[in-house]
Amino acid sequence: MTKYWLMKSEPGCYSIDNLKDDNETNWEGVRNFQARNFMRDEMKVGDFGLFYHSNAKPSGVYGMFQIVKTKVPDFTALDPTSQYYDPKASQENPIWFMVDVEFREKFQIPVSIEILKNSKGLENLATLQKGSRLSITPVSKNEFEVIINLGLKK
DNA sequence: GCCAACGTTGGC
DNA sequence: GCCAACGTTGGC
Repeated sequence: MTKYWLMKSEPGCYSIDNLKDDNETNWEGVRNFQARNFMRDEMKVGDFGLFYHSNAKPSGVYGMFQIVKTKVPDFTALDPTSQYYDPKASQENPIWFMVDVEFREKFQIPVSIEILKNSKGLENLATLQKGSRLSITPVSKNEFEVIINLGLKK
């Protein structure tokens, strides 16, 4: 059963253009247990992800990717020079996991948070709910299709 | 840069 | 195991 996800990144940190250039990347640096659990326990190869830029102008969905590898230990947690270093992590117990994602689409015009808020069918989108800060959230198939249609609209 | 909302930490 | 203090996120 294919699932759908919305995954946030600050474009100054890693953007849709970086992914387009790299084609494939590790989604490293997630240090929130709920988000980790989604990646570790629920994501499957072939799932679709919406690439959301936060703290952006404008914030919103900028493109789409697919999950190509799951349950990858996040090596940045073991690297003392990394901003994502976690002294509690070890080879035996990595604590943090990531997935590998592969570029699919960059939207000509981003689907901004403004558009998301005003689109029928997205009233319950997790990332629009008050106080929602989670960097990885599930998206329903219908929500995914609404956003893709907005993004790929000519 | 502000600040509301949330997650995490650590003393007890 | 409670909860106050602190740190972070992210829209505005």
